[in-house]
Amino acid sequence: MRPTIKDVAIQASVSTATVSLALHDNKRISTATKNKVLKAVKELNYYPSRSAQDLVGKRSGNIGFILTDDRFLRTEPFYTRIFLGTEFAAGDNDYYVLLKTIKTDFKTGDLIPRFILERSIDGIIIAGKVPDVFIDEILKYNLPIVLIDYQTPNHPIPSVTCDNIQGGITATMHLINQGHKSIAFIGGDVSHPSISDRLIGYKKALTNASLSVDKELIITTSESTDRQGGYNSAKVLFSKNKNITAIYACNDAMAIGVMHFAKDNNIKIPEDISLIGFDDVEADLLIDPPLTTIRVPKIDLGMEAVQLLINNIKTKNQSHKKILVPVELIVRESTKKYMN
Amino acid sequence: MRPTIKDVAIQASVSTATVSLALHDNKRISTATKNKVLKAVKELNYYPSRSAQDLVGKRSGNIGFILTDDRFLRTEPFYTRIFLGTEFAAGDNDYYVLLKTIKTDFKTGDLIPRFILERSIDGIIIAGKVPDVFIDEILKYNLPIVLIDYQTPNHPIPSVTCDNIQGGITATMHLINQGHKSIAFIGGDVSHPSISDRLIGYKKALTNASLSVDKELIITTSESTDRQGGYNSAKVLFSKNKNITAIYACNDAMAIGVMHFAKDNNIKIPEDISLIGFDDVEADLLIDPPLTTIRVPKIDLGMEAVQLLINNIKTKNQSHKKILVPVELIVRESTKKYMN
DNA sequence: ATGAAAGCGCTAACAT
DNA sequence: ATGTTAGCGCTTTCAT
Repeated sequence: MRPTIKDVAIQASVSTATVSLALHDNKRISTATKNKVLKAVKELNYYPSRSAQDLVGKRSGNIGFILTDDRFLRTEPFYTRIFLGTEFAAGDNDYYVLLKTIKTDFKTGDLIPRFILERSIDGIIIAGKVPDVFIDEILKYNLPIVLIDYQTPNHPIPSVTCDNIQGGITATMHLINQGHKSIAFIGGDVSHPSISDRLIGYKKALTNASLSVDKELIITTSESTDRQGGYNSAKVLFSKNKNITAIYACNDAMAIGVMHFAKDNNIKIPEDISLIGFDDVEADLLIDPPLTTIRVPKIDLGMEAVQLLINNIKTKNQSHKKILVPVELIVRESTKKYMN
Repeated sequence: MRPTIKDVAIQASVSTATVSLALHDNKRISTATKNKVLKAVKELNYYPSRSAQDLVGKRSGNIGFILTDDRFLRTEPFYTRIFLGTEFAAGDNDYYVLLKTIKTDFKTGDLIPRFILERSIDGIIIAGKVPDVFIDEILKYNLPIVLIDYQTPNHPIPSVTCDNIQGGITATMHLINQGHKSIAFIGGDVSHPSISDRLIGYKKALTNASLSVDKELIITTSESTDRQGGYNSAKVLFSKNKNITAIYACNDAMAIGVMHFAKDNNIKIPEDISLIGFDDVEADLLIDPPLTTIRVPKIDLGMEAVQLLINNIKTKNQSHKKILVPVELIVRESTKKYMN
C-alpha cells in the first residue's frame, strides 16, 4: 500500500502537520524533528500525492502546451523540437507538459482543451500562430500564458520568439557579402509575425547596403509556407524573367520546394542561384546540396518559455516580457560567391 | 470562481450525491432529475475536478510515456511519431500523456520517473528497448504497462510491435523478386528484438527461395543503428570483396549511412547496388535516390498501445496480449531489377 | 429515487 | 516548536 503523510507522521512520531511543514522547509520546525521526518520519508519511500496537494489549492504541477492541428502533423520537426524543449525545462522544475491541439480554424464556440476547462494546469504555452478568437476565449480562464513563435497585437501576452528580424538581416547580408545584388525573397503567410519580421530583415539589409528593394522580387502569394508553396513561388518568381542570382526563402520547407523546382527546371544550385533558408531543420543536411540557413534554437525556445511561465506562475505576476532568442547563420553549400 | 459540484447541486435543487450519480449515468437517477442536473451543469459550465476525482480513488487520467534519452534526441522522428499516436488515442479517451526519459544506461538505484513515485498516472507505456533492471524496478509499482517496439524475455508484459519478421521477409523478397541473389544484411544491435526479427525475416525469405544464407553477408558489428553505423558497416561489407548486388539495411538511418558510403566510394545506387531500408522516415524522400523501404505505421503503434493500456486499466486485467501491426512495402528508387 | 455524511491525502489557520 | 482540526471537491455507502 502506498504510504501517506499519516504513515510518515506515525513513523516519525510527530503530527501530519509537522510532516507537511518539515517537507516544505518551514523554519518553525527544528532541525532535529525535520531530520526525523526526512528519515521516515526515506524509509517509507513516501511521495506526496499531487492530487491532494492540488486539491488544497496548490499547483497541479502541469503545464498545457497548445498548437494547431496542422503544425502538429507537419513533417518538419520544428514544433516537435520546441515541445521537447518545454519537456526538458518542465522536468527540471517538477512540472509535466500536457500537449493538446486545436483546430487550425478554431471558431468562437469550439471546444477548448479540456485541461483548461478542468483547470488541471497551472499555465499555458501556445506555440505558433493561433486564431485571435482562441486567445480571447482562453484569456477568460485567467491562467498565465506564454506564446512561443508568435505575438498577438491585441493583447499584451508574454512571448518567446527567435530574433526573426536579425535573422532576416543576417541571411540577406550573407548573400550581399557574397556579391549578390539581385536577391529575391520567397515567403508565405505574411500575416504571421515571424514571417513578416523575416521580410523586414530582408528589406533592412538591402537598404543598409544601399540596394533597392524590388517589389517584383518579393513573392508572398503562397498561403502555405511548405514545400509545395516554395515550389509554386519559385515558379512565379522565375516566370517574371528577372535576372536574379540569389533567393532567400522564409523557411527551410519553402527553400526545399525551391530546390525541387530548380532541379525540375535544370537550374543549378548554387552555381546558377544561391539559396538560403531559415529554421535549420533536419532535412537540410540530407538534400543536395546541403542548405545554408539561419538556425533557430528550437529547444531553447521551449525551455525559455517554460522558465518564463513558471516564473509568472510563482510570482502571480504576469510580466509582459518578450524574450528574443538569437539566431545563427549556418553556411553550407547552397550559397556561393557571385562571379560575374 | 470555478463552479463545484455543490454549485451544480444548488442550481439543480438536488444533493451533491445526485449530481455525481447523474453525471455517471447511474440508473438510480430518474431521467427527469438527470436532465435537471445536466441543465445546471451546462448553465454553470461545470467540469469536475480531476484532482478531487483522483483523490477519492478514481483514475488520475494520465498515462506515462517512457523512453531512453538517446531515442528522445534522435534525429529521425520515429519515436516522436509514436508519441503523437499515443497523444491522439489518449485524447480520444480523456487521458493525457506525460512524457519522461530515463538514462539509456539505467542502473538499479537510479531515479525512476517521478510520475510513478507519485502515482500520478494510471498506466505506463514504454517505447523502445530499455534496460531489464528498469522494468524490474517499475514492476514493483504494480501499474499496468504496455511496451511499444520492444518485448522483454523476462516478464510477460503486453506489447505492441510491428510485424518485423514479416517485414524482413517482404524486404528480402522484394529484392529476390527483382532477380537479386547475393543480398547482404546490415544490422546494428541484434539484442534488440525488433532488429533480430528483421534479420530472421531475411533468413527465412532466403531459405524459402532456396538461396543460401551466407554469414559473410550479414554485418552486425556496429552497436549503433544510426547513419554512422550504416556507413561503417558498408565499409566492412565492401572490404570483403564479395560480389553482392543488393543490401537490406535493418533501418532507414543505417540505409542512409550506406548511401553516404556508396556516394563516397563511387558506387551507384540503384545501378550498381539495390538498397532497401526499414521504418519509412521523413528523410527517405529527400535523399537521392529516394529510398525503398518497409513502412512502419508509427502513429498506429502509439494508438494501439494506448487502446490496449486503457483497456487493461479499466478491466484491471493485465492481459498479456501481444499486438502485431502489419507493415507495408514502399517501392521507391533505390532498388531495381538485377540485369545480368 | 434521492439525500446525508464519511473519507480520500494534504495544507494552513489556529491552539497549545 | 509542535499538534489539532477544518476543509479543498468529489464518490459512495448507507439511510430514508
